This record gives sequence, C-alpha cells and structure tokens, in this order.
Amino acid sequence: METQTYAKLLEEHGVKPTANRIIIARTLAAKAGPMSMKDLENAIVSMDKSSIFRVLTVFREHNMVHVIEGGDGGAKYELCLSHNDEVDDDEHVHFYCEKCHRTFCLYDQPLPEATLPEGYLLTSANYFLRGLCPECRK
Amino acid sequence: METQTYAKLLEEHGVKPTANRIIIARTLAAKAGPMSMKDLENAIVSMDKSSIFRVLTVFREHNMVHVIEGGDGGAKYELCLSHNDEVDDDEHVHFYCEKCHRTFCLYDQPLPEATLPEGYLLTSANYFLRGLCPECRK
DNA sequence: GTTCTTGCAAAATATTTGCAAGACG
DNA sequence: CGTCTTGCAAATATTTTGCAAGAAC
Repeated sequence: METQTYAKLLEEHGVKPTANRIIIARTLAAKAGPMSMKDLENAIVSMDKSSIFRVLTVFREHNMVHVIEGGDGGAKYELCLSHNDEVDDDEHVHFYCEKCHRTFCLYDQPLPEATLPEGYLLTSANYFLRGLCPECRK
Repeated sequence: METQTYAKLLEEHGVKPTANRIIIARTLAAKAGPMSMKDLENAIVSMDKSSIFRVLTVFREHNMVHVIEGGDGGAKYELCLSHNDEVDDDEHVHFYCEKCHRTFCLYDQPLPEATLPEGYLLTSANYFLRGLCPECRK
C-alpha cells in the first residue's frame, strides 16, 4: 500500500492523516503479526516513544487497531483491516511461542463465538494460545 | 479450606508449603476472579511485593495458577483447581469490564476447542472478552 | 492566530534482582 | 551447618504526562 492509501484508511476511521500516523500504520501493516510498543520503537528509530504511544492511543480510540494482550506482558497492536468502526470482522486467534517469543496469527482459525450471559455487552474478544511453534519444537 | 488443605495442595504440586505460599494460595482462593500482583499487595499488606512476585513465579513454574492476561495490562492470577500438572481442566473464559475494571469468570463458558495448525505445541490458552458488565451497562 | 501534533524530559508504574538476615530441617 | 525463603532496597523496564516548539490550516 502506498502513503495515499494509508491516508485514506486513516480518514475512513475519522483520524487525521499526519506523517507519524501514516508511518505507524505502514509499519504495522508491513509486519506479519502484532507489534508491541518496543517493536515499533525499534522499527522507527526516528520517532519518539511518546509519539508512538499517542498515535497508538488515537488508533485504539478509533478502532483502527486490534489490541492483543498476552505473551510477554505488554500489549501488541495489529492494524485492523476491517473498515467498519462498529464490528471487528477480521479478528483471529494468536499463538505465542514461549521460546522464540514471537506471536503468530492463525488466520485460518476464526475467533470462536462466545455466548455471553445476560446483561453483558461485548466490545472485543481475544483468543490467545501459548506453547511452542513448529521451529522451536524441533 | 483450612491451612492444612492448602499445604496439601502445594505439596501435590511439588511446592514446599511455606507460610507465604499458603497465605497467597488462600488469598487467591478467597477472591472471586483473578488477582493482579497489586491486588495481592493490597490484600496482604504484611508481605513484600518481591515475596509475592517470587511466590507467584514458583506457582507458575509448578502450574499452580492460571495466568490471565488482558484487561488493564498486567497479568492476573487464579488458583488452578485442577490437581493435575499436565492438563488444565478448569480453564474458562474471562470478561473484563472496561468501566469498573473488574474481571469476571464465566464458569459456564467452556474454553472453546482450538485446533492448532500442524507442528504447534499448545501449553495454555486464554479466551478473554472485554466490554461492559451488567452493572456498568445500566 | 488557533488548534492539533510532536519531541524531549521527566514522572509515575510495574516488574525484577542483589544481598544479608532468618527459618527450616 | 547447608539450603531455601524472606524482606528491604534498589535496579530495570514500561507506560504515561507536562510542556514548549513546531506544523497545519
């Protein structure tokens, strides 16, 4: 995707497309799998961590990212490809390898339907698996 | 459960039942829902946080607790009631309320079966929902 | 000019380790 | 004794905020 495309993606979510926001969106999209704040800091050395933090905050507020929690503690972020602010239709299961500490997206593993008890309102779901990946299992 | 029972539970997991370990096990069992390190610090003011940390580390190593990740960032711990070191048979879905920041156990919601791709080895699973609880939704 | 965004520094939190004293056997 | 556990202090790491300068419009 090109810069223009990211600008459009941001606008579709009601986010003003600034330089930093486009860079972060592009960086997230380029990576296979979710990125932590530290991942982003390492990937974009020119940007201050507080700026990364604030861009991610904006992204969260506008449902532009999935927040993946689990693994080594901190949250990880993944560009939400759904262009729909209300429903997330591209969520999937994640797998964290306890040896190489990578997080894999199991795209073919749809998020199982959760039937909540009466009265609960669901806004997002996270299915997170841990173990050893094929490489580390050898 | 009484002290003796906790001592026995610890021993069943191969953990020497020291005073601090029994206190933490009892505290975890008394609470409905998982507790963070901070929750434990507040609940057991007499114990240093590093001791809590190290007891939790031991509990994790011996599969005495479920580690629940999600919600407000940090991990939360729940006594594992299964007396089996190999398999967790009492895992369930958790629900985090974004308003009151409580984490609920949905005991009647069994952890959906995840079918991993070839080569992955599963050690634990976490299904985590977010939204508003019945009280906060009003 | 007014508003929003950014970088820097620093505060606030959270997690983890070193070490000496104490408990346990 | 010798080993394991604990508390205290302190080091690390992480997340978050204050503020002034700069960009966008």
